[in-house]
Amino acid sequence: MRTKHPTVRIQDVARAAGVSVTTASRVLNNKDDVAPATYAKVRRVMQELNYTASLAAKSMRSHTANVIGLLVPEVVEVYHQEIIKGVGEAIRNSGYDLMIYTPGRPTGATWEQEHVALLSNGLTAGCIVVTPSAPRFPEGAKVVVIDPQGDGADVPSVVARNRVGALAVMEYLIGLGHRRIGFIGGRADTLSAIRRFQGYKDGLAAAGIAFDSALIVAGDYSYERGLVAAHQLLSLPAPPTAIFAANDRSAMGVLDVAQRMGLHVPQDLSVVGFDNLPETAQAVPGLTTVDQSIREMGHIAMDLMLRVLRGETLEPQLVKVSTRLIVRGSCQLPPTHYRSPSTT
Amino acid sequence: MRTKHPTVRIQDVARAAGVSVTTASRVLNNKDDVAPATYAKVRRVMQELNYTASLAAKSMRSHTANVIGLLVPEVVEVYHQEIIKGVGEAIRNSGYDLMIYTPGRPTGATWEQEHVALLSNGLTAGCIVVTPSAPRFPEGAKVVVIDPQGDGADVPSVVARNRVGALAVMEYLIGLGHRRIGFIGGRADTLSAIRRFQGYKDGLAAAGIAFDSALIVAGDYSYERGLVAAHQLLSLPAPPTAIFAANDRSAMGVLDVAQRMGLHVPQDLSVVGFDNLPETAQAVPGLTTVDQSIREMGHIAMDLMLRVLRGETLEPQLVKVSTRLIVRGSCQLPPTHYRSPSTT
DNA sequence: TTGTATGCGTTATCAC
DNA sequence: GTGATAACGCATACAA
Repeated sequence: MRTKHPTVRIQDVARAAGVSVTTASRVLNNKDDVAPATYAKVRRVMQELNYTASLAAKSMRSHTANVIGLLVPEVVEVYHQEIIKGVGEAIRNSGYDLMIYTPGRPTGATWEQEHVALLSNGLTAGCIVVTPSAPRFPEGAKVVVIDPQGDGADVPSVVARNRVGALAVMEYLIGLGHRRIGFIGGRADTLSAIRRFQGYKDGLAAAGIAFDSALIVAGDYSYERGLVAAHQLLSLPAPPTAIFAANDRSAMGVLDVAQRMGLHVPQDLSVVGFDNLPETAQAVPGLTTVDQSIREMGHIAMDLMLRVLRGETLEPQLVKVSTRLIVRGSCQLPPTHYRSPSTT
Repeated sequence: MRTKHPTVRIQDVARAAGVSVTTASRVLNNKDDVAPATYAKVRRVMQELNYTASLAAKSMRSHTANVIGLLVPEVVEVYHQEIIKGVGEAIRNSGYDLMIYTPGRPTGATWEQEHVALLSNGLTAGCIVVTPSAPRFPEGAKVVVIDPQGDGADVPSVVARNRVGALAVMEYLIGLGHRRIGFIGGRADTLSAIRRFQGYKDGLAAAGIAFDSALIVAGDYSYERGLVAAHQLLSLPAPPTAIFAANDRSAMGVLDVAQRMGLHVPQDLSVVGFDNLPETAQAVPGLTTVDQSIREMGHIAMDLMLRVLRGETLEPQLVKVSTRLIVRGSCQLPPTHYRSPSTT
């Protein structure tokens, strides 16, 4: 045993089996034109030496891997966990392995480079990317994007019907009688946040309610930002009777702030979120929100990827997953003293 | 632009910038001995060409990657999701990226080869493996194992105090007055299943209750197997007054079977699980179970890995995470007519 | 400070 | 059916 190399290479296998590296490689890849006796011997040696091919070297040479890459900015957030579940379910028996990559750094500028690195070489057959910072990809790249940044993606993408979902929220709140509806935005660079805000505005417009910028607070999809934003909204001279947060996590912040300020939900304040995270069902009161079947988005992304890999050309570049309003206990008619005089 | 190569290599960058590949490489890795002007120029070219280094080639050459591999047999099971969360939390700001690898195939014999492949080359600095089929690893391999198979691991491992947890369950049930306690086993090849069963037996022995093999049913940690096993136990001439399932998923099966058979839990039957999955808290009645802080196991595994990478030699090869009994509503005194005469 | 040459482990090409 | 050899994209000792 050469003490020089810690890892056993195909070269070692070849030497031990008394064949050439070429033959060893043939056995490794189950090529057909190899003598049964030779095949058996090489296989046995591989077992004995506990040999395993280097994925790096392998995929560097032959640019075809049977691995699908999934690039997520982070892995503990429920949203990303659900996507992982969805892709993980969909990948079963597809013949591909799954490789989830996530940066340890707080998603700096390097992140966008790292992810392309994974796919630009042959490490993965294709990549599913969640919220990329770089909307543009190399020409022939096999990429599918979930919730892309900006509007137009030049690659197949899957998004939720964010605007439609937000519109449903607005119709619901306005139907209850709310006129002053606060909005806490999401991460400004994501398409989802833009579309949800659009739904908010469209909902107001459809009901003939004037847009009031005082009721809009920027956010970033975080619980912490939700706290700050809620406090700001509820401290207004004429506070909103309802708050629509662009995602559930922010909405949870609103619930907590309301409680701290002595406001009862839904009697004093109606709250709506977006995402339908599992914990929103357990909250008291249950949070009214919008379900966007995040897991299904993972499924669809995987499906798109498989079709891309088969060489199909996909006409609909943007697949939209339906959303639906989930009504729970966090909304009610607005308190009478807040009703606008015009509505009597 | 050469149409020959689809991916842009460092060579292209070098040529476009009018430098050698060496210099380009130096810029890429932020070496200090490069002229500011050259550095800037190369950087700019990299931007323009949208260049990203090939992770495969990079890590094949220099055998040091800043990536930690996490190998899981599957990714949608809550148990694995929790581990992912734990490792994902722990890896933050550690300077390492996380790469989760999971096979698409139903975890055949290839699986054990694939995973070693990831770490034997330089793709990852080290690997955390969950439930490996091969307990032995190459000599200098940087490996940490979670819930290893068999008993002894020759690498740092983290396991839950399965036996102690199971023992607590038995003491609790026996304390309530149960004498005939059914047991549904886990996957026989996992250490966790073996230890939980040991806890069951030790619990009986400590109370001086004879072991009755009729009350033992083999399982595999699945919900479906839980259904079958529960049905088998409850159809006995003298059915158990309590069933202790080796994991929550099996226990959920028990709850469902009991309901179908018209048995009320906990009035007619007491049920205990193991794992403390989130859904057990929502079940009605809430499932009494054992919490083993799966997420914490991920934390600890990551911690061990970092120490291994620093070159530390770890004395305790087997780190045990404490477990604790979570009492909910699924247990009660046994029905009087089932009580053994000897206890009056 | 920059360039040249060589090797990492594997597969593809072309001979035998 | 099998073997020698040249790549794949990058990093590093060494020379300039």
